[in-house]
Amino acid sequence: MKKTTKEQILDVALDLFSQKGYKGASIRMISSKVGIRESAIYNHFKNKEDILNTIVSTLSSSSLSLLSSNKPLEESAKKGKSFLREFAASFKLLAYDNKSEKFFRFMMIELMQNKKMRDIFMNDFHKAHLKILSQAFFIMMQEDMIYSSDPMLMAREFLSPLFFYRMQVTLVKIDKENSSIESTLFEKHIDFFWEMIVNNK
Amino acid sequence: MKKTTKEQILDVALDLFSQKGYKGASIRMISSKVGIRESAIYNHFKNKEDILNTIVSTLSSSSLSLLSSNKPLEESAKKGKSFLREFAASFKLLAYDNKSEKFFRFMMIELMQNKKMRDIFMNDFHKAHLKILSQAFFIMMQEDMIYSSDPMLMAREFLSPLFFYRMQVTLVKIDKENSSIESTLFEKHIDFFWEMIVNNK
DNA sequence: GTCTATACCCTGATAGAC
DNA sequence: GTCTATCAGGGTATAGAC
Repeated sequence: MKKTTKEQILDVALDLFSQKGYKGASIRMISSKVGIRESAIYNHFKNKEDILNTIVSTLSSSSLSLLSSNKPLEESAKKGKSFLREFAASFKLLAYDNKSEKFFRFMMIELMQNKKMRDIFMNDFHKAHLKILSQAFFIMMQEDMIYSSDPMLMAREFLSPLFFYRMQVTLVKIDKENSSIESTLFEKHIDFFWEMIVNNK
Repeated sequence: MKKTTKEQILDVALDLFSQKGYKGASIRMISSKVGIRESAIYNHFKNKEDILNTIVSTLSSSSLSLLSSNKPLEESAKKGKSFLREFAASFKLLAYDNKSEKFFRFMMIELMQNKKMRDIFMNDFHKAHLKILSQAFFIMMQEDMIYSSDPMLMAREFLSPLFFYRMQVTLVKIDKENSSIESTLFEKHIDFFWEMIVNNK
C-alpha cells in the first residue's frame, strides 16, 4: 500500500502549509521533503496554487465537520443532552485527527489573509454548524426539554466555546505540551451548558 | 502634529503585517508605502525583525485587553451583570479600534506559526482575562448573586464566545461587509449568559 | 517521471555618495 | 537621513535530456 508521488506531495504540502502557511511553504521545501527535484512537482501539478486547490477541495468539508446533513435530525435532537454530547464529540474527534488538525491550523493561518478561506470558514464551518444546532434547539424547545429562547442565539452560544476549545487544543499541541487538560474542556462545556438550559420542572 | 518617519514605518508595517502576515509584508512594500527607499528603513530599524519587535512590545498588551489590574475588583464584581457588561464592552471597543483590530488580525495570522505570538495570546490575552473573570465569578458566588459552580469553568464559558464574536467582527470587516449584526452579539451574549447563571430566589 | 540546467523575479541587507 | 548601486539567497517555473 505504497503512496504515489502525487499523494506524497499532497501530504507533505499539507504538513508544511499547516506549519508555515501557503506563502511560507516553498516548492523547494516540499520537493526536498518528498525526495524529488522542484521541477518534478510540475509533472503532478500545474503550479503551486494547483496543490493548494487540491488540498482545499479534498479536505475542507471533511476536516471541518463530520456531520452528514441527511441524518434524521428530528429524532436525534429529541435525545437532548446526548445529542449535544455527540455533536461535541465529533468536534473533539476532528481536533485530534491528524489531517483535520493540520487543515484546521492551515485555515487559521490563512483566515485573515485569504477570502476563499474566509468563505470556507463561514459557510462549511460556521453556518453549517449553526443551522443544525439551531434546528436541534428549536426541537428541544418544542418538546419542552429546555428553556425557551432564540434557537440561533443558543446555537451560537453553544458553538463558540467548542470552536475556542478546539483552537486551544491545537495551539497547545503545537508546542508539544500535553493537551489532556484541554481535552476535558469539551465535556465540561456540555455539562455546564446543559445545566443552564435544561428545563427542571 | 506630523508623524516622524519612524512612526510612519511602524504604522505602515502594522497595516501590511495585519493583511499579509510578517513574511508576506516585505521591506520593499513598507518603504514604498512610506515613500522612501528600502535602505532608508535601516536608519530607523536594525532589521525587519526589529520592526516586528517594536510593534509587538508597543501594542501587544494594549490591543488585547483594556483592563488595568489595579482596579478594585472586589467592588466592581459585586455589580454582577453590570460588571460583565463593562468587561464585554471593553472587548467590543477593541474590536472596533483601528490599531487594536490590526494587531488582532496580525496575531491571528501568526498564532499557528509563531511561538512568541502563542505566548502573547496565552498569557496577555487568555490567562489575564480568565484570572479576572474567575475572581469576579467567585465573588459573585460568595454574594449569592449567581449559582455556585467552578469559577474558572464559568470564566472560560463566558470568555470564549467573546473571543469568537471579536474574531467574527474582524472577519466580516475585512470583506467590508456591514458588521452591525455581529456588533450586537456581545450584548446578546451578556443577556443570555446572565440569565443562565443568575440566582433568582 | 525524474533529472540538470537555466531564466527571471523578489527578498533582506550593506557600502558609500550626498 | 535619504539616495544609488549592488549583493547573495531563495522563490516559481520552464526546456530538454534520459
